[in-house]
Amino acid sequence: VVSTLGYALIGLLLREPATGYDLSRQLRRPVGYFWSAGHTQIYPQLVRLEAGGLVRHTVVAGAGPRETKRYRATAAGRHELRSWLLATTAEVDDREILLRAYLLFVLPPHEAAVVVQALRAHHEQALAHYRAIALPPDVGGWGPDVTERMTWAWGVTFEEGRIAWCNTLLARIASPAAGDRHGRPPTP
Amino acid sequence: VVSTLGYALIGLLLREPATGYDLSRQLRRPVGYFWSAGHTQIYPQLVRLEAGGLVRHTVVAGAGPRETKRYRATAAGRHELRSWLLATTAEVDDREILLRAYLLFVLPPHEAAVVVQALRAHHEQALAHYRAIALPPDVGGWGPDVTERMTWAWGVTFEEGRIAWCNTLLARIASPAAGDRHGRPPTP
DNA sequence: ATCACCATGTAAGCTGTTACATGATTAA
DNA sequence: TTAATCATGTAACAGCTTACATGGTGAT
Repeated sequence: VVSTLGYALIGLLLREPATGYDLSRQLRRPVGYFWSAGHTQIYPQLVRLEAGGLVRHTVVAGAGPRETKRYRATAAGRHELRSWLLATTAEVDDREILLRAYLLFVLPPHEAAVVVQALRAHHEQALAHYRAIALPPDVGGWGPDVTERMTWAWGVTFEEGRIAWCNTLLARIASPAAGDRHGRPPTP
Repeated sequence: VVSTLGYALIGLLLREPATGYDLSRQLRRPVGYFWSAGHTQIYPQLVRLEAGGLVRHTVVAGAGPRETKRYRATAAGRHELRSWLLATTAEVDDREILLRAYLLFVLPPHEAAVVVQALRAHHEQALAHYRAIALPPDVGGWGPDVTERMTWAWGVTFEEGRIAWCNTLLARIASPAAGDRHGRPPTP
């Protein structure tokens, strides 16, 4: 049984081998924007992953009172991460959704597309659910009804944004040489 | 020292007195959309809040093997919640932001506006931060760079959405009789 | 000299989830 | 009669944060 943090670590190690310290920095920035962890959580987790054969370490020269350990993910680790990404999860945390998106690169495009389509379906369902909730009409004034209505409005805005984002991602997966609509223009 | 769940409970009890069971239902729907908790967390928390004089209970007739307790927030609880909402918090969880918005009704409009302005400033700063991050150009293909770029794009979309939402909320606070732009039209 | 960065670890505490436990009333 | 809702609680565990602990190298 691997925790979400464990999958995050395997994914980062699949990008490139790293020390626990390196991972702790990445889990502050840029990964930390959606999934963060301190070194006190990472070091024991790496030990557990290694016990399960999902990562391996070699001791390298470094500056510290203890050994410097460079970790890399194993084939078993890659397989485990792939299974997790492909598993249909009914209810997932918002932060975990972003982490899964970040790690989608371990799947080939056609499998990644299936995962994103399932994600989009989930958000479309959530959006329909929010729209179906009958809120009392806004009668003006200031009170609980107003703040409740505004949090509801955020839910709608959020799900709409996620659906649009899924569509952009699907388009990017379908046409791998296409430009980037969300970032800077493609290099000519 | 009150936990975030504690403030959520005080806020709900300020809307109307409720049993722990009532609160657990509300913390699944509709509050649970952004802040959830099970009854096993709520009951001990109510005991702690009562020990701090922030809520009080009276025993009422009800169906169960134990006493049915109806809780309500005290003046001290209201004051504590007000202080929390007004406190300038550097880094707050996204879910906590929604909870704070939901509870803003305990502040008078002019104070609520100040809180939302601070929130908007926070999101504008985050958006500027994301935009300042130089991502490598999209060279096509499928790999870690693509998924990293897409999670970055989500960050931008998210912050833009939040800023727009803050503006809508501020407009609603400023003109209490205005219609609701995000929901259904105002009753004529 | 002092600070920041590299690099690892333990221990205590809080939060949150899951499982266990009890028992009445009402609807299918 | 079987399930759902009302209504409360304890205990075990997993996840995460904060504090403590160590010590070398390089920059200001």
